[in-house]
Amino acid sequence: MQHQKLATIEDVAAIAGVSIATVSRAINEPTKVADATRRRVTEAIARTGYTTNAMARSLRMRRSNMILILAPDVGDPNFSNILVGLETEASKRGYGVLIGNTQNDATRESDYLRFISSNQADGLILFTGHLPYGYSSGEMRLPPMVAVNEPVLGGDIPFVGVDNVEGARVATEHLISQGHRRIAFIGHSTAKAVNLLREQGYKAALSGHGIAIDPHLILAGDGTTESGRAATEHMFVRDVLPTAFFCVNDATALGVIISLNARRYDLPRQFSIMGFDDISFASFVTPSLTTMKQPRLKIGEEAMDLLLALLEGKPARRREVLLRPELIVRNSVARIGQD
Amino acid sequence: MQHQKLATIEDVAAIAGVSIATVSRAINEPTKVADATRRRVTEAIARTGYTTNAMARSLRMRRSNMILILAPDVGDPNFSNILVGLETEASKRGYGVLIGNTQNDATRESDYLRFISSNQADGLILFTGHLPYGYSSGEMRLPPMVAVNEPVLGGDIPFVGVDNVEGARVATEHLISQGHRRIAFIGHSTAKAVNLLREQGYKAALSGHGIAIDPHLILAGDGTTESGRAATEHMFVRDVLPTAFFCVNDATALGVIISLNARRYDLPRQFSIMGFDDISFASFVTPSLTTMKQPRLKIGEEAMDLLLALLEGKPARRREVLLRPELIVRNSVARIGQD
DNA sequence: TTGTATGCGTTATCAT
DNA sequence: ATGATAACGCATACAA
Repeated sequence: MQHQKLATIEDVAAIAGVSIATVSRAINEPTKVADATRRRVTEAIARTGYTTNAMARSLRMRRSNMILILAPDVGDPNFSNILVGLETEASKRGYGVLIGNTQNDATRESDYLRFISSNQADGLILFTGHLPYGYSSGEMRLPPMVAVNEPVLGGDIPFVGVDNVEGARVATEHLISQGHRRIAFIGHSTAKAVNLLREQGYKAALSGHGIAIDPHLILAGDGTTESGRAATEHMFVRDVLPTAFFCVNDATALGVIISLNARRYDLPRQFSIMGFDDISFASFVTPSLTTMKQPRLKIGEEAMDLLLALLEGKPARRREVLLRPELIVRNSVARIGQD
Repeated sequence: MQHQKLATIEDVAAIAGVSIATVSRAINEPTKVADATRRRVTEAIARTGYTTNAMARSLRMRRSNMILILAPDVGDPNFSNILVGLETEASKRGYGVLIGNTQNDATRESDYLRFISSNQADGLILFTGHLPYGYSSGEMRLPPMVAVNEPVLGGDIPFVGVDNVEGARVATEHLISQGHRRIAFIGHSTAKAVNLLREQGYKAALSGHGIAIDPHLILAGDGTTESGRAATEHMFVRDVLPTAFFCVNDATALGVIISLNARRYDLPRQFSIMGFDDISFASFVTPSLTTMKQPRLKIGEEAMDLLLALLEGKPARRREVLLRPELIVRNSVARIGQD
C-alpha cells in the first residue's frame, strides 16, 4: 500500500475556484496574479497540503534539479567531508544530490550515466579523475560537469581543488625553516596528477632556497600507507638518509611513521615527517602529524557553486578554482641542530 | 545550451516500424513480443541510443526508484561506510540514492520531506534516531522507511544496526577474561538509546560473572572525545579507580587515552581501555585500541534490502535486524596480575 | 501478437 | 488577470 493519494494542482484549483494555470502561476510567478486570487490559492494549497509533483514538473521542464556525484570510493573520509560542502550548497540552491559509488569499475561508471541520459540528473560532479567510461568514447554529449579533488587529465573540465603546488611548496619550506636541508619526497608518480603537482611544489621550494635536488631522495609511491612503508624501507637499504620526509599525503606519511617507529627511532628528534591532507587520524598518530589541511567544506561548496552557474547558463568564470591549504603544525616536525 | 535532444520511444518505434506500445513492451515485458519484432526494436534502440526518460516513467508509474537517506552528519566517518553498503545494494537493485544532510536542524529535516511528498523518493533511510520534524506532527502519511544505526524511539520503525547489548557484553567479558574486576563504564546517558543498551550489556556481563556493579565506576558521557576526557579527570578526583575502562564508543575511549597519557600512565600496563565501533583512527592511537567492530558494510546492505522489500510490498520479515559486532584485539587491553 | 488511445501532473502558449 | 489546452514521454487497458 502506498501512502495516501496526493493532492494535485487540480484539487487546489477546484477549491480556490480558479484554473490550474492560475494556480501554477500563483506558485511560480506570483506577481502575475492578482492579490486576492493569490491569497485564495495559497489558502487552498494549505488546506490540501499540496506539493508540486517533481516528476511531472521535471518532465515538462526537462530538468530535474538533481546533481549526480560520481566517486570511486564513497567511504573515503576525504570524500565525505567534501560531500558535506557539495550537499550544503546544492540544498541551499534547491538542488538534490545523488550518489554514485563507482569503485573505479568501468561497468558501474557507465551504468550511472543512465541518470544523465534519462534526465534524472542535470549535472555531474566527478571525483574519479577521468571521464566516466562511456563518455570517453565520445558517442554521448557531455552534460555540465566539474571535477573535484582530482583533475580530469586531457579534458577541459573545470576543476575545483586544493593548490597542490603551492601547498607542497609551503610544506617543504616549513621543513626548510626548521633547518632541514636533506628532505626526501615520498610519492613520486607520473600516473597521478596530484603526485606530480606536489612533487613540483617540493622541487620549487628546494630550488628557491638554493638546495640541490637529489634524485636519491625522491622515492616512488602511489599514495597508500603501504607505499610509504615500502619507500622508507627502501631508503634504509642504502646509506643516503634524509633528515626529513615530505610525503605526498597523510596516508603515505603514516606508512613512513610506522616504519620509522618499528625501527625504534625517536620521532621527531631523529627524523621529521610532513604530510598533506590532514585526514582525521593525523592528530591521533604518534607523533601527531604536521600537515597541510585541505579546506574540504569550501572545496565542496565552490565546486557545486561552479556547476550550478554552468547549469544556469552563466559562462564559467574560471576553468580552475585552486584553494590554498593551511599549514597545521603538530608534533612530527622538529627543528634540526646546525649541520 | 543543453546536451543534444534525446531520442524518445517514438523515434525508436518509427525506425523499428512498430507502435510505441510495442517498444514499451519489448523493453519491459520482452516475452510478450514476437522474437522478430523484438530484434527490430532492439536494433532501433541501439541505433538511436535511446534511454527511457526516467521522469516520464516515474510520472506514469508513480514511483521514482529513488531512496532518500537522511543523516545528521554526512561527514561522520561512521556514516560513510554504511553509505557504501546502502548504495551498493540499492544500485544492484536498480535504485538510486539521494543524500540529505540534516545537521539535526528541524528546518532542514522537514525541508527534505519534499522529496517524499513530491514523489522524488519512494522510501526513507533514517540515521537521525527520530522521525523527521514534520512527520512527528502526524499530518503526513509515512512512507516506507527503516532506521539505521540509531533506532527511532517510540515508533515501530524497522531497525537495522549492531547488537549493542551483546557487543557490550562481549567487550566487557573480554576485559573480565583478562583478569579485570574493577571495570568502569564511561558514557552513561539516559538520552541516547545506544548508550543505554551498551551500559545494559556491560552490566549483564558483570552480573553474569558475579561481579557487583559499582555505581562509582559508572560515569556519564555523551559519546564525545571530550566527554571521555572529562570523565577520566572526574575519576581521578576521587580515590576509587578501576583497572579497566569500557567506553561507550571509540571517540570516548580516545578521550580516556588522551587523559591517561597526559597523566603519564603506562598503557596498557596500568590501565586497560576498551572501545566500541572500530572507527578508522582506532588502529592509529597509541596504544592502538581494542574495540568492537561494527559490520558497517553489512548494516548498509541489510538496511537497504529491508527497505526495498517493504517497498515491493513484501511484509517486513522482521522489525529489527541486529548484527553482531566483532571483537578486534589490539594493544589497549592487558592481562592484569592476580589480585 | 500488435495497435490505439488515455492519463500521469505539470508548465507554457495563446486566447480572452 | 485569467482560462483553455497542448505538449512533456511513457505504461497500460482495451480493441483488433
